[in-house]
Amino acid sequence: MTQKEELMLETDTSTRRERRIAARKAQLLEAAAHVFSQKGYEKATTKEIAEYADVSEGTLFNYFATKRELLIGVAKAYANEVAADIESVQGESFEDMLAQLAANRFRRGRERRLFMLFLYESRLNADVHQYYVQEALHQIIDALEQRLKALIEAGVMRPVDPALAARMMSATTMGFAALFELGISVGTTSPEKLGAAVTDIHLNGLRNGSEK
Amino acid sequence: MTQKEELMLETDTSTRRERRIAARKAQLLEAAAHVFSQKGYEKATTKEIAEYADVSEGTLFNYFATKRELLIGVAKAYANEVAADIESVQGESFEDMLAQLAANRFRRGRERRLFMLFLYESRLNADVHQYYVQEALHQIIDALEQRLKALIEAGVMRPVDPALAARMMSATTMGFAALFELGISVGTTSPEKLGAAVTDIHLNGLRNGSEK
Amino acid sequence: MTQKEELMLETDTSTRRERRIAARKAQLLEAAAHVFSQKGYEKATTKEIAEYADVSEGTLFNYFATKRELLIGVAKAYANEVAADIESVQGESFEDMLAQLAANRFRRGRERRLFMLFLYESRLNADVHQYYVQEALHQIIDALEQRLKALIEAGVMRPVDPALAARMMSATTMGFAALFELGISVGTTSPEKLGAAVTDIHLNGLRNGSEK
Amino acid sequence: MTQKEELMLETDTSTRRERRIAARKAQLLEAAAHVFSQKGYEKATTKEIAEYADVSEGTLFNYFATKRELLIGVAKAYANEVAADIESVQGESFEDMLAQLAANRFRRGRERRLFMLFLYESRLNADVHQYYVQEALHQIIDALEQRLKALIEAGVMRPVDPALAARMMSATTMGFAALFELGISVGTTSPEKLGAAVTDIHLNGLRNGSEK
DNA sequence: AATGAATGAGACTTCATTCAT
DNA sequence: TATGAATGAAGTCTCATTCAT
Repeated sequence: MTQKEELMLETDTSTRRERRIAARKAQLLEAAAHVFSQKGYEKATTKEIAEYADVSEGTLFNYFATKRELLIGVAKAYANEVAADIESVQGESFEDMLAQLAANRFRRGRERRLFMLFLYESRLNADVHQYYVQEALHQIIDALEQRLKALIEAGVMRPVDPALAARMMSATTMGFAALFELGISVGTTSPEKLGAAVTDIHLNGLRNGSEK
Repeated sequence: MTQKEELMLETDTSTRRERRIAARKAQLLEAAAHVFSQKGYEKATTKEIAEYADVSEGTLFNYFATKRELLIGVAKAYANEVAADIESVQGESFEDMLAQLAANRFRRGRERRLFMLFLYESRLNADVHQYYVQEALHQIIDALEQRLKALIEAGVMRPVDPALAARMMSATTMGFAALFELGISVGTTSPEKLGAAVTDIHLNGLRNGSEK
Repeated sequence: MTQKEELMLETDTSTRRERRIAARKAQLLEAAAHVFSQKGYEKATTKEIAEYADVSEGTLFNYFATKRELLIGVAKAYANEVAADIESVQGESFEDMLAQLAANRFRRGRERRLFMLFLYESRLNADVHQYYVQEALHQIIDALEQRLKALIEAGVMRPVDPALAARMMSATTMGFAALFELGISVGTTSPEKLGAAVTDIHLNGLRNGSEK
Repeated sequence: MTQKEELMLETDTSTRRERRIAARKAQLLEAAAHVFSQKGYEKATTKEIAEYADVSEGTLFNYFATKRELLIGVAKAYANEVAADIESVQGESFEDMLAQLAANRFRRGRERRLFMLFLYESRLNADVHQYYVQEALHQIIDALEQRLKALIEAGVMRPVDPALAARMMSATTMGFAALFELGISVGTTSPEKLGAAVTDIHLNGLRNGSEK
């Protein structure tokens, strides 16, 4: 065997190994997200997560040193999703951007109830705060704030405080996530229709135009 | 001592005793709310709550049979606050009603961070769900929905789904509570100004009137 | 007031006081016997005993310094009952003595289930052992043993070991107490009939006389 | 590795694991029986049982979910012993059957003082009642009753109530167990001799034959 | 690399006993 | 003397984490 072949083999093996490790981690994060979502962080047990992932508890701790690292991993994955969502709506009109971002959140919220988890744990753990608040929430808020600021300056939107309005639009979405998790239904509306309806009210208000 | 005097004494003693018990319970609920708010329900320990209330752990359990009863007590107290809030805005115009309800929530949210606590635990405990979701949240939503419905029928508001709009307005308030708890400030605005600004956007929208 | 009158008053008061104290103690022992009988010593709480006696827990501890003293008091009362029983059968024939002692035990056993309590606690507490084993059980066994020894020497009874036979007769009575407490009924027979039947077997055996 | 080898290995491992688990459970039950026997159920602590079994307290709870399950396990093991005892005397004559059953109980009673434990706890726990009363005591009583009934009908035994006589013979054995546990010795007699002596009295009575 | 039994710190809860009123 | 609230030691049980196989 030449040195080159050895190197290739090594790289090859390394890569396969890394892929296997990544797959295991993903499988465990998936299980963790599921169980955290059902029970909350504290009541979820590593035993249950391992069982759901169909591995032993020992194996779980080979991939994540602590239970908290699982939570951080779940938060990180969520932040990545959000980043992708923001990326995907960059080209849209403001109205469509709002409607799609909201629809995305609503869809994710229905799939998995993680809002309260992140809310709860962000205050207790710096890493979760980093991923959920800094790398997800603030990205959305800042993106909205900038677009809004430009539209206000252009006279398209009313001269409200763009920071406040951006936070308000995010707050509404978060509040709906909370309502979902509390089992308070908002009809059987699809995420898309709901996103559009909410955006409509944010942009045009509830008051009848004739009164303005 | 006459029979009458005995009866009075008895009643008197009873009342004093009841007052003492009520005061102790309030003191313990106050401590529980504080610690739950800081740590979350699971991470809060009865030891810590007792210490904060400056009594022994044994005393705590003389007043509340389980840790969970403390949580239920805190939720009950919150539901009572909300009921009083709703009562107090019954006579106001819709706009003032919205602004004041929101301002009240914002004020409470700043005092004590219990939103995530109730959100989290409502899914795990029927009693908390009863007090937080049924006796607080739904009261607000239903009150808003009815007022809104009437205004839509009167042509004052646009013909949107009143159920959805009522939930949306509640969601926004809840979302702000979440933002507070995450430490995402919305300026140093007072609860009243914030309530007014949010109500303004809900009613009139962001879009400039000239575009309508 | 003369010295003599003072003394009388003192004595008088003392006596009344002593009577009141004795009555209170009896009332508490009665309650303790009841609750111990239902729950066993460990599971019985001083709270429950006090409630059953219709006094406060504090009062209970004014009359008995520890929970264990209540148990000792109950054992003492039992030993006194047994001593009276033995006294009352001294003049009877051996057969009647046996039958009546057994009947007395059966009657007491039905009234109150204390056998297992004494059995259990005699091993753990020297005072209970003193009253139950030394002052009750052994008195009966010794009385039986002596009568039996005389009857054997007189040729009325077979030449068995009188110590063993006396213990056996006591054992049978105790075993029936155990069966009562386990809810294993022995028909609806009266204590007297049961005592007579057991004594008959002890004296005459099960085997048919014609076989002897 | 062939599929067959894999299967064998699996079975092999499974079996070894099951054996290890069974051994641990037996070891813990042994420790529990010892400590319960010394202290009684309530005063026995899981800490002490674990220490006696030479494992940590956590390990104990890996094998028995609650302290009470340990008690149930001990009762179950006892019921099994009794069932084996009954089985082993089926072929004997009535006299030998009685003598051997009694001797077995006496032997077990000397080894371990569990009588009062079962007596005490049978009233408080349905499972213990099931194993001790239904599956042990009643089995013995019923076996005795039937044999006795047949012998009475055959004229070998006197026409006494067989239910009462069977209970009486069981009661005597139980009473001796109680005497053992109270430290009331019955001489240094061997279990066998004691069983024979007791049976002799039960069958032939104390009264001298010449008197009949 | 995978397993899962063992660990032990720490949680909630109970209850005999004390003591101020 | 009677009361019952306060105490805190001690018990059962949970579960994240370690480690020998």
